[in-house]
Amino acid sequence: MSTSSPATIEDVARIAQVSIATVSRAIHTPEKVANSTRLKVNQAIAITGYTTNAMARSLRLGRSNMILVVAPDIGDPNFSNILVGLENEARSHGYGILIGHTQNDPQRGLEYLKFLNSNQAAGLILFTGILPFGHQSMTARLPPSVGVFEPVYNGGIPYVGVDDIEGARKAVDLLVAEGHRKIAFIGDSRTRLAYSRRRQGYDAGLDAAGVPAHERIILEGDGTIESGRLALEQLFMRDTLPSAFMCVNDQTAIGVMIGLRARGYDIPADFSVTGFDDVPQATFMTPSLTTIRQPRTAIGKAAMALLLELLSGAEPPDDEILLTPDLIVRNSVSGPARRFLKR
Amino acid sequence: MSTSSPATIEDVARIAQVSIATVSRAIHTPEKVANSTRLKVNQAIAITGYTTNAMARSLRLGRSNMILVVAPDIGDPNFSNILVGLENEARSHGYGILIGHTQNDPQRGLEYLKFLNSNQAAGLILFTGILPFGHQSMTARLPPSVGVFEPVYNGGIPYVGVDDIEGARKAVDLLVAEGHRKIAFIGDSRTRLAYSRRRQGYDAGLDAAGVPAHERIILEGDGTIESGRLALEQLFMRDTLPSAFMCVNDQTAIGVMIGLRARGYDIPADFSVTGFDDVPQATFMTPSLTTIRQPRTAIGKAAMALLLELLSGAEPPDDEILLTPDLIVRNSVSGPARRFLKR
DNA sequence: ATGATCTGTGTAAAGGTTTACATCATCTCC
DNA sequence: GGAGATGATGTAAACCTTTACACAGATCAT
Repeated sequence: MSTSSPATIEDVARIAQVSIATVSRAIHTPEKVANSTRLKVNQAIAITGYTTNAMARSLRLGRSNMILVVAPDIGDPNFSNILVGLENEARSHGYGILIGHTQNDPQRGLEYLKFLNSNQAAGLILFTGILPFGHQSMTARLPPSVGVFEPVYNGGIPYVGVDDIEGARKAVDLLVAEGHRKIAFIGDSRTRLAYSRRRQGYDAGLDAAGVPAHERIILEGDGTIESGRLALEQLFMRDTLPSAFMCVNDQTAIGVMIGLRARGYDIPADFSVTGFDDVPQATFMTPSLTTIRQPRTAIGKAAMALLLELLSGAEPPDDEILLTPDLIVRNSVSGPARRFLKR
Repeated sequence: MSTSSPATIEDVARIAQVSIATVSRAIHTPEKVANSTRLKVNQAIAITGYTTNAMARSLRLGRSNMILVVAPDIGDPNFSNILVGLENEARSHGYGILIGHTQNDPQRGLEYLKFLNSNQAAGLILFTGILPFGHQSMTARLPPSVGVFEPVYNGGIPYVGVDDIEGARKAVDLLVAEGHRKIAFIGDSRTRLAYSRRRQGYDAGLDAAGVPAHERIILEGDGTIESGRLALEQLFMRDTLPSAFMCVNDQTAIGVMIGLRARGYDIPADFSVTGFDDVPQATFMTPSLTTIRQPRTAIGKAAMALLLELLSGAEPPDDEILLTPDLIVRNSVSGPARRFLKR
């Protein structure tokens, strides 16, 4: 209507011929306002095109309607779908999403801590496996927070994610069912909780299959493509080859597959490979990658739902919230190559 | 320090024994404050751990330090890297990023319009090819805005992206140089500016190569994998096959490649394929996809830089800001199959 | 010595909301 | 009919900043 500055609650009050308090009540607690008055107010709102000034509201309430989402790398193929779940859930409750990526630099994390301190975000979603605020992490007064996708190592922060142990177990079980016994685990890590849990699933599966611990092949890795390729090279140097590679995530699996192909091997005829996550690329690899699917959107939705509960005063849950991962069978797994059957 | 509510400017003033006005000035216009005073204030800030309350600041200034980024689909493989560029540039200027995804639903777009009206964002980055606010788009009073990745169809909004014509031209030129003359363009669209420009590049390239207009094969498409596969099926029905497919983007190219492989053809021996964008998958396809790379991070950075200029009062540029796309040669292109040489 | 200029600081208003408290009219019950 | 409860609305304070304006003291030119 007017070309000048946006309508305030006072404009509405004037047109509806009531006080600003009544307008505010008509909006937030309509049951406390007479029907006739509410009608007038609503008309006035329609006429003016009034929208509550979020800044003023947040200032008065001492709490914003923004949620800060911090990830080490926005480009992580796992991130975007989780973000979709987070965003949908937040928006449908009137919250907005603020994003930050730290690139694993504690200095950058600190800048986002400032965001929190200056009241710009009411809650925090952590995509990172650790608190990203450097040495101030401990003393920092954090708002209600929820970790997602990867449990937070150092913070006693509620976590929503997939059951890593169960997921890994499904992958080993498939390999075992196909006849594999020499299964390498690529991407072990003591500092990344998600990874060490996947390792647990691996061990549990091989325990059940009766494969003794000394026959297991474990290689470290940080979950990058490069780490997969490197681990493979180490194995070829040592000359202790498995018949199957169970990789801690899809990136690692991609690295392993690239390495195997570079050496002229066929997957799955010569070696089987499994991943974890089911990133978009997994479908398009040749062969397509058998992996464990993270229900990413659902994780995001559940995490945000939990955070919103915390914001409205609920107690943090005692346990982690673990969703069930599905085994996605594609073409990178078959029975072991003949030379492994001989033994 | 204190476990209670965060320090305000008044706490700082009390400790430094000055007025709150002086504290504010010491922070924002230090040159207007005596050295000795500034020192006291800085100490007091250190003691209290004071951070400016962004809400109060924005309210007073009538302008927030948030930029709203709206995309139809956060999961778009092109999006995340652009976001990295946007975020880095914004953060280094004290701005934060608010994100919204509309899933092409004008209703959802409207909800973000409310965000803008309520002063929560000072500026707008549009990842969409059109204004996402439905029929209110025209009357809406938008804050300074910049379109990115795809020119905005209906809004006179400054645009930062890649030179689509030049990029497409590089792709055709490669195909022509390899000896192709029958080159199909898959993914034409009159409503998507980026696509029609790529078509222009295609036409320009074939003009230069002396391929008459009636020998060109043009198929519509909306840029999804499915659209690529569908277009391919149409061609096989018509039985007017080209020797090469120049696809409007990588997704389309992936669709075409899937279709060709399903029919048992070899790429590039039987058909060459090019894409556009260089999404992460492009590397991992078999064969890997020859395509045009979008400098995504650079685009994001440039777009945000422009937006920040607009926010500080600069005039919108007369022209679009176009970055140069690079041709990325991989393995999906070779000379035409023999049967095409015969004619 | 007088007035003008400059420097540094304080006072107070404004920005738009929400909400405790006060007020007033109406209704209920004896 | 009057006391008290109930319901609807208004008044004003508070949230925390920034900044125009006022003021005081020092410096300078005459």
